[in-house]
Amino acid sequence: MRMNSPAPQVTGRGGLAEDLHISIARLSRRLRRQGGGDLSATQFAALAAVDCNEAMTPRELADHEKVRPPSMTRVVAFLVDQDLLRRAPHPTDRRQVVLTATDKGRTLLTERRALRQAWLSQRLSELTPDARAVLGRAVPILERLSRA
Amino acid sequence: MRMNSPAPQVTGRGGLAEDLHISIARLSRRLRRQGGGDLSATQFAALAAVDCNEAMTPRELADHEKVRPPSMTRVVAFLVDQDLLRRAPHPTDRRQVVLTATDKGRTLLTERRALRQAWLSQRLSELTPDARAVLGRAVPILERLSRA
DNA sequence: TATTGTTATACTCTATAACTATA
DNA sequence: TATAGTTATAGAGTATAACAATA
Repeated sequence: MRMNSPAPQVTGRGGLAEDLHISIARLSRRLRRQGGGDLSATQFAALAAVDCNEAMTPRELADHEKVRPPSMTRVVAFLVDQDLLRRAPHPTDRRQVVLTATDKGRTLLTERRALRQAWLSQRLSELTPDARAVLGRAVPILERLSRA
Repeated sequence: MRMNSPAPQVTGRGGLAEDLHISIARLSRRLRRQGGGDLSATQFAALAAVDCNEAMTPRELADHEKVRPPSMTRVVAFLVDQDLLRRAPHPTDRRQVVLTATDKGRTLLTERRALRQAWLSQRLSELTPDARAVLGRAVPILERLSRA
């Protein structure tokens, strides 16, 4: 245990992969704890993805958000139940379902963006412009890692 | 739905906070799916933190990894049960417990580091040196955000 | 046969509340 | 009173397996 010593650090012993892995996991837990709004992280991300892409199928959403189809079924079911997403038949493939955001969904997305990100936005504003720039450059790299 | 169009992007509509939040959550899910070894993300991080700091109490571990004390109790109980961590009485405060890594814990940590990070290490090696440098600079910033 | 989506079910992780022991 | 740690319990999120419908 540390007695009056500085905050413990995990990083520095592992390589970049371990440091990044642990940092991502910990920040993810921290963000989850913060909560924000009435949508979970995956629910919010799914709604945002559908809105951003105009329309997506459940399978595309599952692949995009890195969850399995049955998990996304639950997320979508919730969003449809809340009248935030709408189901429509696929124009050419009757197995598929086309999801679009409802007006209510788009409105909620707009309203909750600030609220949901309040904690993180505040923390980011306390960083130096240089640090924010680093994170801005890191985001697309993180996206690419998720996609791999 | 996208028909033969490029991969959908979430980023670009929200600000840095939203983009970062969603990217972190998604990569966290992706990393969890990858698995790697027989320790969960929190179990591995806890063991690494104790090893790195020589000794920590459960409360310090909980604060450090951003989980509540009862959650860390379970993590620690598992690690002690697996003979990876050892409990010892605190020298001056009999309420507290001092955790140290066992030889088995340190050995496992060394052995599993490469295995556990194999997927991410491979992905990182496919990035440009510049991209890796960005992530290297981002890690301590992410740590700082977690700590806030 | 392969794929989309769903249902049924179970597991993992984390949380809150309440308790004990110690400070 | 306050804090460290635990126990009991519950919730959220995600997974696998099996199924129906369609390609």
